[in-house]
Amino acid sequence: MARLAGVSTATVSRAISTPSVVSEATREAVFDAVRRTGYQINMTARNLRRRRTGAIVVMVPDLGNPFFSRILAGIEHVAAPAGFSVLIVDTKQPHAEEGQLFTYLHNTRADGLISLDGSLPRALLERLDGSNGLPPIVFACEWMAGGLFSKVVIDNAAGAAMAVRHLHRLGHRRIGHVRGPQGNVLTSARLKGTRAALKELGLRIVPEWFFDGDFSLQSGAEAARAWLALQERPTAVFCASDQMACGFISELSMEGYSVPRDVSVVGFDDIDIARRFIPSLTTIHQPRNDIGAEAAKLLIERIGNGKAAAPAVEEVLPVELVARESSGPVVPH
Amino acid sequence: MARLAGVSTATVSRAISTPSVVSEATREAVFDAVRRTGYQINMTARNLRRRRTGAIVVMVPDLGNPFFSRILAGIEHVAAPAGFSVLIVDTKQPHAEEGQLFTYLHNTRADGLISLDGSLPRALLERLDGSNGLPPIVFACEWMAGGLFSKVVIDNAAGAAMAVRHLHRLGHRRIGHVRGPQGNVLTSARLKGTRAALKELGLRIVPEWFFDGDFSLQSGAEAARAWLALQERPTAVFCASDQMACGFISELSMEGYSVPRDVSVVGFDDIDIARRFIPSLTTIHQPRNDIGAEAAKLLIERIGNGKAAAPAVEEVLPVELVARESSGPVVPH
DNA sequence: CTGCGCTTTGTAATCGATTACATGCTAGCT
DNA sequence: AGCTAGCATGTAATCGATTACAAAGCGCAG
Repeated sequence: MARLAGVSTATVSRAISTPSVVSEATREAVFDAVRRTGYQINMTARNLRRRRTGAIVVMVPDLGNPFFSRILAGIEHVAAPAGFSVLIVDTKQPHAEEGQLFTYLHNTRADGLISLDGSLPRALLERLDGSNGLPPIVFACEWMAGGLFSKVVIDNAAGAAMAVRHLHRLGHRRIGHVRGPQGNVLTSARLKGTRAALKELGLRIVPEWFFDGDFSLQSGAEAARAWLALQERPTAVFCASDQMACGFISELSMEGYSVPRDVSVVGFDDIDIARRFIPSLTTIHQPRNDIGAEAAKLLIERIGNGKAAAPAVEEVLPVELVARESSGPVVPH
Repeated sequence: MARLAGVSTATVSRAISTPSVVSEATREAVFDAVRRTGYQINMTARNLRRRRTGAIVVMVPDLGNPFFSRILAGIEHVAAPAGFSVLIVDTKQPHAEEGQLFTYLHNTRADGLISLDGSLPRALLERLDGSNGLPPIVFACEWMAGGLFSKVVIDNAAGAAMAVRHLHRLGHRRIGHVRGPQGNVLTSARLKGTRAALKELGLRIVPEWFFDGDFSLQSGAEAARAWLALQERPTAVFCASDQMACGFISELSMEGYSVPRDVSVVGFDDIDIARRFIPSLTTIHQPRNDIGAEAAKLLIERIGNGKAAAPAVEEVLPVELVARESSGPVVPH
């Protein structure tokens, strides 16, 4: 390669990575040789020397969930032009136990980490911190309590409150809620927002109207069965995810109930299908693409800073209520 | 590190990557040192020496499409235990022009490649081939004509024919089709299967009943508008993707039409929401997880083979019709 | 004319692991 | 005892780029 261009390897390297320091003529000669041979730089060698990996890892709780795909697209969109590859790890896969995850997190594998999973084992992060192999981490959507890490999130409690107030405005006084999975930060934030809004509006808080769920379609359907089994039913239900809302409505529909006639439903996320579901879903819109993009931007900035250990930043993106057909005025029967 | 364990770097390396060749005692000493220091091997250096990258690249036409997420999960599921990181590239992102893609494909970036996108620029692959930097490639779902590459696919034409025959069995004689995007291999395979089945069954093939689409929700809705505008409407429509089927039904529903009363609809893919849509979607089920897993298996095998340049393999996975509520007997009006 | 400083290029060390080759040691055989 | 086979380990080269340092070439000012 260097021989072909008639210069030393050092000059070739300079021509490629710092073109401004080599003379016009040599630069041309090198580029010419590059074109002729179809030479491609060896990233592994470059990264070894530069002591970086050129990759960022994204931890996704469940790749199968369409909620995440747009966030990934947002991340990719920012990371690729900045020269970072995006490595994806599904934290809920069976092989992804602590040991495995650990090797991913370690800085010999990636320059930085975006986690969409707020329930990474605490021990893991402490181990990382201890071995000072901790790469910069940014949480997105979900996060870990403690304020140690930067995060890009939405105001979940406010979103939940918006949903409840919307239902109240429509005349609903008996409002239920389908929770997310136990122990999840989003679950508790949305639950808290829901309770706060109910209280503020002077509405009843009835334990039987709070259904278990885990964000999935299936769990929404199960919540619907629980709703059907109630003596006194809420006239409106706020689901902590659109998927659950779809499952809820779907199951009711199979039993001959109709939304919003028999019960109003509000979801959370505004996934693509929400506006095309039947009835179209009233929901809390999250800027999924922006969440990914912001998280990537933040992370890359942090990687650039070197070991500056900047204080944790918290970015809160706006949510908004999108009123569609799944919620309507309360119907006397 | 080596000093801590009281041995040479060579021995440390052997203890870690070929434990069987070092003595019991030294092995223990090394592992002990590893545990105490929290040492993590530097993948970059290892990969440089081994002349591999430890990563496989997956090219996805559109990360935002939930159809792909499960395939990715399948890939990840196989790749991670085999020691490969999964790098994801969205080929439809604006920054992903030929040059960018090229650097991804090149073997200094990844040991192999799975493409879910059958419309990679031909020039790209030729360039790769020419510069003999071509890493093993496996196509999944989509593929490129020419039989040069291994692929893991389903029998799209057969799937389409199953859909048409199903509608015929229900009494439909006027059957339409919503196509996928122009120039896509899936579009043409499914179109071909549709036409072949129509012909075989002695049904009319009416150009106005073939609607343009691009697999998206939105394009399904547009097809519905086209359907509404027809003088003589088909009583059943087979959509080349579930997303389009959902968009189609949704748009009709907004106009006061109901499925399957006014028109039967069959989709393709069996995405998660299909069984929870209202009406639940009759569709052609693809084993998405298996497609990903098989593709990864095939690719990794190929990578292991070294430059053996094995002949292209074609794996065809089974599809099946899942009859649900969106298709029903033809209703006289 | 000499010398300083700037630009451009080459030499060689370096990143951190792997591995070919050499060496030392032990066991087993004659 | 002497010799060989084979195991365990150390030495040093290697992967392919980057970069500190040195040196060469050139222009310009004193």
